[in-house]
Amino acid sequence: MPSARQEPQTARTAEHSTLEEIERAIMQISWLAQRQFMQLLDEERFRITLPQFYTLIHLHQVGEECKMSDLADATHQSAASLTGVVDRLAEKQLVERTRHERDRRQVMVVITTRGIELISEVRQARREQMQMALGQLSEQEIDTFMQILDQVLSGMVRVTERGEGGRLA
Amino acid sequence: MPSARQEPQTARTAEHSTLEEIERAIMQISWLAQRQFMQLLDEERFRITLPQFYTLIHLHQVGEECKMSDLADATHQSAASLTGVVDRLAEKQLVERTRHERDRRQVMVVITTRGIELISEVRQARREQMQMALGQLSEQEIDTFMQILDQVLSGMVRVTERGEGGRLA
DNA sequence: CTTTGATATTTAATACTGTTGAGTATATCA
DNA sequence: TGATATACTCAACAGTATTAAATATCAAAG
Repeated sequence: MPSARQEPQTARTAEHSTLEEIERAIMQISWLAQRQFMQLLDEERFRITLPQFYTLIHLHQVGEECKMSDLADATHQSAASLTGVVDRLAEKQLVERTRHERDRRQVMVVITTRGIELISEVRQARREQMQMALGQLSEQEIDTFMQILDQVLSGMVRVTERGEGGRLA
Repeated sequence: MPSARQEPQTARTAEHSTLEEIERAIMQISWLAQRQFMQLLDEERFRITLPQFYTLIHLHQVGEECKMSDLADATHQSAASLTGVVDRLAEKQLVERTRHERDRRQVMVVITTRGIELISEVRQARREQMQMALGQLSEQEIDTFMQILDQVLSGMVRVTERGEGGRLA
């Protein structure tokens, strides 16, 4: 029993249910998005899994070689899981493994040209789906949505960081 | 090379990048939400997995007994996967299996009282995280967010339905 | 009433990912 | 040198996704 049983009385009585609705909506969207994406990535032209793709994306964003442990943190996977994920990415020649020169314990990973190509192919395929999903929104709404998403995202990152601190410290 | 190389010229030039940003944001939020939720559900007091919980939620929403195949469709799992998921839910006595009386091929599933209790415990635990993630938003923004989420959700459902039609027809 | 075909679900085999705990290699510090 | 910490991998196990095949039941035709 770690938490506040009594909510702050800050005029949030009616909003309460909205908050739960949002929770539900986010859960459903996350679930659906993952399922759709999973199936897309499973097509013969890609044959990659979600953790693999997400890992690849991060390597692409970083742009340079990345330590295994940093990569695990950033993608929220355990080091043990990541070993297998990177194994399979390396088999498909989408990433390359090297050793850090000074500290030879560290394994560094970089995305290959082929990996970059795959990302852009996936993004292109995904774009159609997204246009269909967002087609009903006006430009105004899309902008608003984006801004709110950013705030939610940073809020969620805060939660994760707090949670990890509490769990792993 | 299956798709439209040339986007429609409908004044969507500047918005294009925003659409990709939204795609990225949704992907990240989905990923994070799933990870967070996964870890929450893995605590000793719950010891349940995401597909199990999502299945349970649907049974709760439906409120009455539900055919396996309908449940599989609604939760976007294959019938084969669902068999295992329901096996484990039944072991934990969170659901019960019965046979349809008239058509004895059909297996019906219902959520138990214990299952309902578990859902409300999870929701309570989850609420804290959500409040933290959404804490920065004003009530106005929360309402707007909710409305947009609804539209996005229905858009995504459309995509899924089209996709399934194309794949399974 | 039984054969045939469709439907509903389960099973089996395989791959991937998640968890935990132990193992290996390398670095660092005394 | 030896003890300890760090970075990663490995091994064992559970859960889920996929596919194809197996089982059980129904429904309809002869």
